[in-house]
Amino acid sequence: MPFAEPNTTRSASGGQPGSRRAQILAAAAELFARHGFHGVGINDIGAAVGISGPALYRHFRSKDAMLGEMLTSISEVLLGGALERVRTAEGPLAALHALIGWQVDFALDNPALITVQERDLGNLADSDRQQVRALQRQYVEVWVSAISQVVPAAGEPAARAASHAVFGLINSTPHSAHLDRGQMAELLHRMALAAVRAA
Amino acid sequence: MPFAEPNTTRSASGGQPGSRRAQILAAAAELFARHGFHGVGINDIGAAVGISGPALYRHFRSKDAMLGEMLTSISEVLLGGALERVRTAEGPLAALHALIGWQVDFALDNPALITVQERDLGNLADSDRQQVRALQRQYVEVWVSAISQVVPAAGEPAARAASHAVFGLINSTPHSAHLDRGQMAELLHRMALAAVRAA
DNA sequence: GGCTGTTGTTAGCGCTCATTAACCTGGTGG
DNA sequence: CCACCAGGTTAATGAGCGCTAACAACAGCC
Repeated sequence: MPFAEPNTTRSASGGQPGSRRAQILAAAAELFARHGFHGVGINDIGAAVGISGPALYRHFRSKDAMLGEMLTSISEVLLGGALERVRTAEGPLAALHALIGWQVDFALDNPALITVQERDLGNLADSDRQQVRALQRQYVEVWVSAISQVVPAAGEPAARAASHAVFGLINSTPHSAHLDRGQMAELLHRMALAAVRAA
Repeated sequence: MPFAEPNTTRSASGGQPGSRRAQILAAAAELFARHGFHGVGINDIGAAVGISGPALYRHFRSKDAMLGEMLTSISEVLLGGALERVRTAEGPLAALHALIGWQVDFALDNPALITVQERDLGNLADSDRQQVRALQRQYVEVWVSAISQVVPAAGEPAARAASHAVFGLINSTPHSAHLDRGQMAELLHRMALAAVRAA
């Protein structure tokens, strides 16, 4: 029996109420990213946080619910951050810069989540998938609007395609990462901006 | 019983010897792209080509073998095409243009294969994975060399990271495709070139 | 100090899946 | 014409999976 963290379960002294859930989701994200949703067993996830198998059902209704919560949470965070950055930016170009910086930071800090989001979206339960898709659509719209203001020459469909292309560029992070974080962020930022301007 | 093509099996009149294998691989690629390797059953693949379930074992040793052949084949085609284009290009800039065009065409013509390659590489049997990884490394080297000649200011590690980023940009095709093929190709080409130049 | 709710445990159920076995069929070459 | 074999069928097998059931331990509260 490998020792897990001393979890003082309740709202008492140490840990927040949902800390265990977060820990489980983080471990699951790592595993899903490496082997795919269907390639990871409930026992694998449990083992990764020091408990074994069915104990996870004390924290999540099902394996599908884990993926659902994981992906809706990402989508909400991404959209919220994007709206916030655009709101506080001064001018369209600054907004685009802020969006790129936000996506770059998120991708560099959460490579596993990025991988899972674009790999296992199709494995979501129907209602979760609808919700995630809706959030993603809104996120894309924020980008389309920002791009259209900086590069009005491109039509709206082109701006939409360009958004997806830039996501692909920035989200390539999990496949490379041979530079240190600072250099990587700067490189991706420059490339993304140049790509958008060429649209 | 839905009618499949009239297959004159042997090396006789109509079809080549391996036509059925190719047909199966194409169907499997489509399914793998949509649901992931572990999300597709042997019966699904069979049904997609009009035969049912275990008949596939007359053509492939195992389900893993299908994925293996699919991915090694892609990698070989990509590498071969890249070498050919670089060889016949006049000057470094022309070589880079040719590489970008090659990757763009391949991604637009084979979105399912692109998806499978970056999603299910981890589900390959060990020996197949080694082979595919080796081919991919060579492919990246071709790009690194081309980029380094056009943008010598970027170091080799940056050129490598830039390669992956450009792959991500171009391979974003399966997630968008709202423009027609010609416009999409041109847009991706422009964006990719601009991104590389900014590296 | 016993009660209770939270968070674990292990055993087992039912289902799906890849793979194999055993059998069928129709075109082709001798 | 007949034997063969490539290519197809359905049934069975064995492993692995998600999930539930039944039970244990331990914290905090009255």
